[in-house]
Amino acid sequence: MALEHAILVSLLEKPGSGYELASRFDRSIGRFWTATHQQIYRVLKRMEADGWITAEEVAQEGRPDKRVYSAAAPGRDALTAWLRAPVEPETVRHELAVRIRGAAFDPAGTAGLAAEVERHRAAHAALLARYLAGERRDFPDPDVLDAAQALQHVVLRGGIEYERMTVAWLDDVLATLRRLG
Amino acid sequence: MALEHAILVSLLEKPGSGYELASRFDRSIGRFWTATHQQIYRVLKRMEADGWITAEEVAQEGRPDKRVYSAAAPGRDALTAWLRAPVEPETVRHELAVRIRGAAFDPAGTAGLAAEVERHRAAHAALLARYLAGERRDFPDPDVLDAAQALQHVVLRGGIEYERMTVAWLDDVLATLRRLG
DNA sequence: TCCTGCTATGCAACTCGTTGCATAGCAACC
DNA sequence: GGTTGCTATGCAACGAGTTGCATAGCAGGA
Repeated sequence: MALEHAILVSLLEKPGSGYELASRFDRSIGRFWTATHQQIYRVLKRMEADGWITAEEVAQEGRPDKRVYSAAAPGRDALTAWLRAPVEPETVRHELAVRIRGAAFDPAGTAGLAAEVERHRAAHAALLARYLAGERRDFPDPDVLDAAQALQHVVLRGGIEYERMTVAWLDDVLATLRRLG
Repeated sequence: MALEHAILVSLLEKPGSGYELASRFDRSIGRFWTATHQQIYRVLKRMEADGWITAEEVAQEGRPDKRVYSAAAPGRDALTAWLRAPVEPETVRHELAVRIRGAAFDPAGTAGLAAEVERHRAAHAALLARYLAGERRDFPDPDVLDAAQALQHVVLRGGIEYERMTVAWLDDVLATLRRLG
């Protein structure tokens, strides 16, 4: 139920079309919330019908026209109300953990699982490197940030620490698998 | 798409009824995969129809009868196939991160958000304490574990490190909010 | 020239997950 | 005696999320 609110935050940071929002969700916002373009277009329609956002048709040359959305007052109010309501507990779903515990029932597949874990480790290490590069680029001087930037930075630091921890844990998993195999 | 497989892992570790599975999902398995009893009952039916698991009616005294499920050969095969297939990338959804970034657009609500973050911090610290207690109880001597136990332990260590990291990050968030407010 | 890929939006069908409700007997507490 | 809570299973309805497909023009490479 938070996709609407993630979109509102993104549109308040900067107006954009459905397509642009989808690519933002593949980048920065995707760090903590994923969405496909189909979901985004559907929700944008509902939000426009509810008066949360307004759309403006923008003609373009050499590429299709687009509809640029901006957050409207009712949307801002809805976001504020949501921000102030208590948060539901998060549901964690870690598929790799299911697989690791399942490996006990497929000893012959341990080597394959280790290769999988290694692939994940590489992906998380690459993401960590991207986050760190983004941090150097966007926050070169962390002491002179305005409120919005300081909050973006602390969320990014969360992503960095998550990836760091995950890489270390996957190393632990690999060592454990090696001891068993 | 992994609820079936999480259930298979759990039934291979120990047969059980839908109700028992639901409480396991509230405990150990819930660390990395959540499910409600309605979901579990529905999936159990489908799995039984597909021949992945078998059921046995068990009469009880002083409480309702139950259906105890066990993993069958086709289910084990399905699990093995799933374990050996490549893993899809995980989708992360961190609602609190959306809220933190949204706080830039509701300065008056910063104090309320800080209280929320503090509540989350307490919940994660409590979970960390529970994990550590469980580790001391279930793995007092980590050097003499069989394969299944070693894998359960490394998954638990992942949970512990995740909670540790989260508590530290929430402290960082609180410090950032205090600097702004 | 054909194929791939990017911008840009959308429908239809399906599966997954959540919420509310229902039944039913027993035990414990106030 | 009434309320709450636990074991045990389930239906129905809804909302969220995924997958496959479709359109359409332009740019760039093999």
